Amino acid sequence: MNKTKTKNSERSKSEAKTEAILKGAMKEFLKSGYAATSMDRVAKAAKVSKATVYSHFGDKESLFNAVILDMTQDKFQTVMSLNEPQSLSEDPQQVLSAMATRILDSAKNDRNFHNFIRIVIGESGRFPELAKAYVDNLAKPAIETLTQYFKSHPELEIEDPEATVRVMMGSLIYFIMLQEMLRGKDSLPLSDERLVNTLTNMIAHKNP
Amino acid sequence: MNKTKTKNSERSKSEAKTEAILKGAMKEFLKSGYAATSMDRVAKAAKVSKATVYSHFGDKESLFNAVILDMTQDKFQTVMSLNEPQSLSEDPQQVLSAMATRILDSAKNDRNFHNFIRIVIGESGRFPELAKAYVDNLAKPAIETLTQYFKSHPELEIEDPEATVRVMMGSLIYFIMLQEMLRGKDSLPLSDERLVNTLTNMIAHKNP
DNA sequence: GCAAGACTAAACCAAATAGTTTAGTAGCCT
DNA sequence: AGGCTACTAAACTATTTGGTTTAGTCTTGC
Repeated sequence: MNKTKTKNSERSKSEAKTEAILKGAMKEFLKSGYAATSMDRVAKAAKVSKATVYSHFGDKESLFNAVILDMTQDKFQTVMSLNEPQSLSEDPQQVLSAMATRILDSAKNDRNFHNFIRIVIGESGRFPELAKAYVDNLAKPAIETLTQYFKSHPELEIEDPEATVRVMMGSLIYFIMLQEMLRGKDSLPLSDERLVNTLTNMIAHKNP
Repeated sequence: MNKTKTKNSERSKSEAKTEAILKGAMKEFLKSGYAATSMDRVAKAAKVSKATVYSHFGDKESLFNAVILDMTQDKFQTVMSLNEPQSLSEDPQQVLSAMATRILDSAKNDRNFHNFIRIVIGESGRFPELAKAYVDNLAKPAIETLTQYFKSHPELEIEDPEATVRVMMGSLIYFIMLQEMLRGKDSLPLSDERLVNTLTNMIAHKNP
């Protein structure tokens, strides 16, 4: 009587194909952006026929939406694990500093992440729902987690945790944008350490 | 004997046309990005024949480069005037706060500026020289001017002015990106005042 | 008045595009 | 065996694209 069991996948289409299409499309969209990516190249990258692409996702725009949604869910894991304060130290300033350094290190050389940010920002005007996915599924949980940490550590004496989190995240993300994505590190050099030290000193009210 | 005087423009082509093409192309590129903008639409927006577009700028890519360069020079004025501390007060914290508020206010509703940032980030992977134009002609002068201000006000007791500027600019710019460009203000509300107050308190070492 | 140069509208071209259709293969369930 | 579904490669359509060419107009300097 049990009908939901056709050997592996739960229902129709193949699901392995769906995944292959998503990954192939992801690669192409990340490389070239929405408009400059052709469905023929997506099919080729996914090693699937073009007709299959269209049978799984109705049109280019739907596929693009699905890809972005998939990516934000992918990144969610990474981002949240980075935000979880996991330092051994009890000194909150060291915890902060370690957290910031960890975020910076992991994002600095992640070309994939850079292209993801590029596409989210670059297409956010034409695809507002994509921007919303980024905000709701990535930025918001990250901000809230960090806010929670600040709130649960009153010894940091942070007056406005929400705003402080914005300052911290903004500093780090814009730093990565400027240094790495826009290749500003050549003409505007600044070491990670100086940024992290300055930032953590500011948050922890440590005057010079 | 004087040859450089043919009534208005200094030499060939028309210069008025060049300007019209630049402005028309700017409008279209800002609206649709590089790949999704067609040269026919550019010509139409500039009220000029397509052949003229191609005679003034050799191809699409050259036109795009010229447009971006023109825009960064345009924005330079705005950005620099915003960064010039011009408050009447002597209290450096009030100067800072006024400067941050001014930057926020002017950037918040400037759709044109949002689209400019969108295109710079979105196309920075495929057009690295465009990213360089932004960094060298906009980000760098802005950062250096603000750094100079911090350095010339030792009463602020800023240990690392360069890094502090990065924190300040990063906070403000990412705030605008998140709230306005990605429309995060709906699901992640936070008032300008709280960000500015928190930021200036942090910079001026004002503990709660 | 005439040659040169900037310009225009329109036709043109070859390539690429989103999306569809066709004809056929392979597995799976009853 | 027969029917259903997922799939494939390839041809196809209609449109758009970057870029060029053509034929002709207008202005300017000499």
